[in-house]
Amino acid sequence: MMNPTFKSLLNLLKSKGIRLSHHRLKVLEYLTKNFSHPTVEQIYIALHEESPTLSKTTVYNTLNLLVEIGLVRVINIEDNETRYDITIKNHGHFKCESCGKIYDFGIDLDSSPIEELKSFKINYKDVYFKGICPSCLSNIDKTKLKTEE
Amino acid sequence: MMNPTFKSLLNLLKSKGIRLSHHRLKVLEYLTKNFSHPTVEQIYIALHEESPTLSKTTVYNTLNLLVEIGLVRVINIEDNETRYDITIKNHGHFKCESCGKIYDFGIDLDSSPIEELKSFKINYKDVYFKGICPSCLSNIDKTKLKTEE
DNA sequence: TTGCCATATTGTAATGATTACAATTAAATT
DNA sequence: AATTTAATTGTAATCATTACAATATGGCAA
Repeated sequence: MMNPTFKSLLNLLKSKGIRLSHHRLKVLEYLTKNFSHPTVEQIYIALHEESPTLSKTTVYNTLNLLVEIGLVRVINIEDNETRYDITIKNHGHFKCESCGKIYDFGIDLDSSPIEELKSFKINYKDVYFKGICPSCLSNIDKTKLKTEE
Repeated sequence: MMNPTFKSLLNLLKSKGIRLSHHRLKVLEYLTKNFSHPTVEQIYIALHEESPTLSKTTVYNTLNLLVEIGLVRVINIEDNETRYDITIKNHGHFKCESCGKIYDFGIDLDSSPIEELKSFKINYKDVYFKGICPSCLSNIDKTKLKTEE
């Protein structure tokens, strides 16, 4: 039931000389199966059930490692809520201010480079939007029809 | 020596029924004069010198208030480092991974709306880039010429 | 397969940013 | 100037994250 990208991820880890420990594989596997931009807490709770010896520190350590080698990106769209995302392709993040869910959307920031930054070395790009998602919009509209200008 | 936008900000506060207290004015004035995307700590330290009775809680309260009414935006480009920005115009943020400085750059996300999000209500947009700024680049290049792929 | 060594993991304690809250003070209106 | 309402203060609580030393484990060599 392995995600096709999972193997290639393992190879990348090996090539970097990173030990494929049980917990690391679990965290990585979780990220390849859950595109829900989970928090450390969510990952920890989910994996702790099947691997009761897993500590939260290890989740932090593993995620930090994966971010360092570029396999995982950090989503800091909101305070006190660091989220993680294994997707690599060009996309932005929309956070619903009502239900809290984070949606991916495609956006290409590379096609028209920013003139102002031509002498900057850009290693990382992200786009964050906030607002109300369609599902919450339909709920709100039916009751109040209030606009939050 | 008042910044031209300062008065209009005050009017906006009044129109919202927000009391123009001494500390609030100080924080607002600081933000209109310092476009350096300061942290709470930086604002507190700077203002505490001239207003020793200012508490850090008040800085937090004031900033949260200004964010709520839309006068200030939060920059969460990095963990543990919430920054504040009074600029309203369309722009993104570049953070130098070497010196830590945050640069503004112009970017227009409104001219080509994201098709995927047409049924979303978008209240807020931001673009975060990370990398190395020209000043740090020239320092690094002279010594190592190493590329961080 | 077994043993060894380097590294990963654990768990607790420390840190640091942010918030809660009750007492005090100040702003604005009469 | 008095009054009322809201802002401010300062301490303590909370929460996410990290530091660190002790322990356990992965992967290589024999």
